[in-house]
Amino acid sequence: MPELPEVEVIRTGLMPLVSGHRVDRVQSFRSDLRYPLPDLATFTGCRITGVRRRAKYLLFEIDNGQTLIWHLGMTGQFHVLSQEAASHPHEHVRFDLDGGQALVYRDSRRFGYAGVAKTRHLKTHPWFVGLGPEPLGIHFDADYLILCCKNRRTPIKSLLMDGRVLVGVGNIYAAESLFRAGIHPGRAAGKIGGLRLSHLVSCIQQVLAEAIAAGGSSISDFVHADGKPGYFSHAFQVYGREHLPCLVCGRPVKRIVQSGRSTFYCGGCQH
DNA sequence: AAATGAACCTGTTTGC
DNA sequence: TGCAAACAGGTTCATT
Repeated sequence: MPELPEVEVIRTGLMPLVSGHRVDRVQSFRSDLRYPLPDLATFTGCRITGVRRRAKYLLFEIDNGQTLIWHLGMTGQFHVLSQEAASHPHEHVRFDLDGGQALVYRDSRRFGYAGVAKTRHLKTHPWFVGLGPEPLGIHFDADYLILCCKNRRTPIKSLLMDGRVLVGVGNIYAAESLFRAGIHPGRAAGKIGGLRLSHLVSCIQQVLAEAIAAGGSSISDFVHADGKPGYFSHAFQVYGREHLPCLVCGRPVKRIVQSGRSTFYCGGCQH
């Protein structure tokens, strides 16, 4: 479900609700999601000291020196509810916290997954080795993207969604960023000039920052920890708008399939 | 090496 | 109206 802005919004929503709280009880209602779940019961009695993010992973810092790493897949959701709240059909894990609240994980498709690592050694965890830079961090800049694109024949959209190049950008924000930059999603990465790539870096950063500020994009099931939706989907220029007029030039938005994923773009504005 | 497709799983929307 | 097919925010693995 979530791309970087959604995960970031979830993180900031969860932070004040769970930070500093002790885990009184852990219940897992199945032994696996996408992969086998780690032994979460070991966190009983520990405190959550913070919630961070790397790429699309949520990182719960625990006071036993470990970090609980959680990926939401397509449909994963975290909620903080009263411990009295009735369980949900797709609720898989529940952490009862001191103070009467519970941190609950739901995931209808179960593409999500979780793991545990020593906080000191997080960077060497297999899920993080080889990941590209954060798009809103200082290591993602024009020089870097130009280097990544050099001699690459892959379509620029596929390159943006490759986590080894850049993390956090998924199907929605790749499409929206390329529209804003005026670049056709199918264009070979190596055939885009440096100035245009430099502009693309700015567009990616702008789109992501605006999406975070808007509270993320609620398509079908993205909601914050408090259950409220995000509003960035109202700002989509091309995503999900096949056949509708381009908001800039009026020509109908097109949809093509790249690597099995829908890509939306405007043939008039993107070259 | 690099690009595409399949797989994972369920829910919702679309089309006949 | 009913049913089946298509499609969905992600990632990994196998196959051209």
